[in-house]
Amino acid sequence: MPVAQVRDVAALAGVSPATVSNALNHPAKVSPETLARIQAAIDELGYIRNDAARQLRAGTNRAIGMIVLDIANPFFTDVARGVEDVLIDEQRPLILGNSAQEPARETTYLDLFEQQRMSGVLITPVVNVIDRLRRLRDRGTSVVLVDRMSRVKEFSSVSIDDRMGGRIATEHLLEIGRRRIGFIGGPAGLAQVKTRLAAARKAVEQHGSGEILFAETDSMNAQAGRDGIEQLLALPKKQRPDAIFAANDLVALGVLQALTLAGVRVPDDIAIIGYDDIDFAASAAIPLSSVRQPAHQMGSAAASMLLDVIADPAASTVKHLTLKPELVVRRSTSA
Amino acid sequence: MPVAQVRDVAALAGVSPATVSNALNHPAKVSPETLARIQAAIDELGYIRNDAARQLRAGTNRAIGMIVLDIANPFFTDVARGVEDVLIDEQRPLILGNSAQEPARETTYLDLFEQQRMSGVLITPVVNVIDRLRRLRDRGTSVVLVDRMSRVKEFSSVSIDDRMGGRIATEHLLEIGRRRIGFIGGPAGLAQVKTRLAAARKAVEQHGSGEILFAETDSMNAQAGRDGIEQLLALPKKQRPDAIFAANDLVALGVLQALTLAGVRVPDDIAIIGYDDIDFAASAAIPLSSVRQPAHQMGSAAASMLLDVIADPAASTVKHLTLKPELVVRRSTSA
DNA sequence: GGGGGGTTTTGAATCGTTTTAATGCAACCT
DNA sequence: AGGTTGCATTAAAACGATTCAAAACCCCCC
Repeated sequence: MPVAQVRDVAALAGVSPATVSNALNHPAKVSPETLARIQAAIDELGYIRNDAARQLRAGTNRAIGMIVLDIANPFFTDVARGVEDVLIDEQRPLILGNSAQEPARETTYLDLFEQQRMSGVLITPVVNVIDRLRRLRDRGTSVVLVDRMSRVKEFSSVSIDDRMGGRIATEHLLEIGRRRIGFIGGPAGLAQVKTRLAAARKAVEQHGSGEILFAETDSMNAQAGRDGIEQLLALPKKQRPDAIFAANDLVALGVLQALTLAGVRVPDDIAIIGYDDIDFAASAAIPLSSVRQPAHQMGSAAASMLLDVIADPAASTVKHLTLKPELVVRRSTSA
Repeated sequence: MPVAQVRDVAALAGVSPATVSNALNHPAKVSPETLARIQAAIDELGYIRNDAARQLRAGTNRAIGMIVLDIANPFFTDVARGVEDVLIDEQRPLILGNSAQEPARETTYLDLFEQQRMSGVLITPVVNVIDRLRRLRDRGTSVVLVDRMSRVKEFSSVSIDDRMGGRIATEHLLEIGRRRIGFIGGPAGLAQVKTRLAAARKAVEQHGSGEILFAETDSMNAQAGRDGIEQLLALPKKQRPDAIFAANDLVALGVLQALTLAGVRVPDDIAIIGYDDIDFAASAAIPLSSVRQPAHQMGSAAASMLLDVIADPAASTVKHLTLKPELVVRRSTSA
């Protein structure tokens, strides 16, 4: 038994396929009685439209694609939920891809989105993909950058001020009297890492005393935190840090675990501050100080912005929204 | 400038569109020289195939859809990553939908997957959707249930033994001398909740002493944990629980926070055991005992199973793989 | 009764790819 | 030489919806 198509629905309702299509896509054009008859026929046959055919003819896919850096990081799932909450009201499906910070995966998803002729894409890029994004845009797919300002200012973006975040975290550590600050995160090329690290260095410089020790990692999870702190603990005692600025909370939690295991007292011997303020930061063994980012808000703002661009791609005013992070002090830096 | 199509590629390479299509889909059928010429043309034009057209003609979408209960729960993102790791090798995109335990959202995603004629769907259902799944299957979409055994045994599934999990958690609490066990989770209709709760009740019964107090919540996050424990603390002192069995770790962490805030000592006054053993359980303020579930493994097993079904839907042997959970004892139940 | 204006419905063309069956061509066998 | 085999290529017919221009219909007024 083949599945029902518009023509079957049309036959059952006693109208032409064109009318069925109108009923589905432009209900205002169809008289109420006909509409009801068609709806009845649809229900009876269990008709589900073939989206490939629809898309081919209509030339547009309603779905929105999103590529996040790390689906295992609650920060990004918060962002994704912010996006979802906006899109669900618009009846637009969200296709969520996880690049896991791997350029190859990122490319795979970009290919996919391009093949699917998505109407819009939200992306937190791993590497420089401006040319890919440009091509997407030329093909009619709108693009908004998330948590990353385009250097070339060519695409709209929503981001959170990483410079400020890096500064307030570092100033806080300096204020509580720490001078040798270990920065753990990576890879160094990642925009978020680069900016936060640079801001930390600048803060130290302006303060006039102190030092940043950079332990680069190849990803940003708890394991990376454990690896990073190991590097720093391997230093001669005199050179060891008295505070850690972790590039995100997952890393910070890894650091905390490793330090506890090694018998290092937190915050007495080494203070720790994380980044993101994910829910788990507050409930950690030693509640974690962090730089809170309005993740959910960033997600919904990005989604709204994308919908605006989709609605009118010609209105070529590129917008950049920058949200502010906020210092949250907990026990891991209270000394 | 309109985007390049097969016919443009064909013209540039001096062949027919059919040959280009063959080059793309059945490279063995095309001579090496022609292949090279076509590839060159594709690169030169930056040709990206229109997937809607491909799908319409080929009748099949390579993508796999997945619907999870809660994207904010690390357990499910672990499962998703297990799935992803298998699919990426097969060059199959994964479309991830979050039902957030809301039937309406679940339906929205099922509609979407049906419209898209997905080749396969992985789902952890919120409510009974057997008829929807049956329809999907009849339309040619393979289905595998995740973390949920189909009562009707009609679909293959991969799950983790919830009865055993509920039992070992409860027995552990009984062994450390607790008798009044509060079970927090919900909604009560959710299969995982139902099974774990039933197993807990049975364990108490077999033990001959003890009691289960069920505090039902409408979701399974930290907030639910705080709400649930509030219900139980409102009981007259004599009737209050001396242990909590939380239906998952997020709930357990919420309970832990609320108890700490209320000045209740954990585990002395009330012991807590969670479920899932997400990474954050170990690094909680008071490290959380839990029932470890092999999430990543379940994901990859489910994906492999789905690929098998897709490869040969006729081979009608429905398979059920049940993985075993494992008790992990930490400080929250050590007394 | 004919004409005008507005709404509703429809026939036919179309979206861009894959597929099928057929063709062309060269080499090989007897 | 004639016939066969096999490979590479192609023309043309799908796939299932949407769209557009045109037809049909309705109601009302002159």
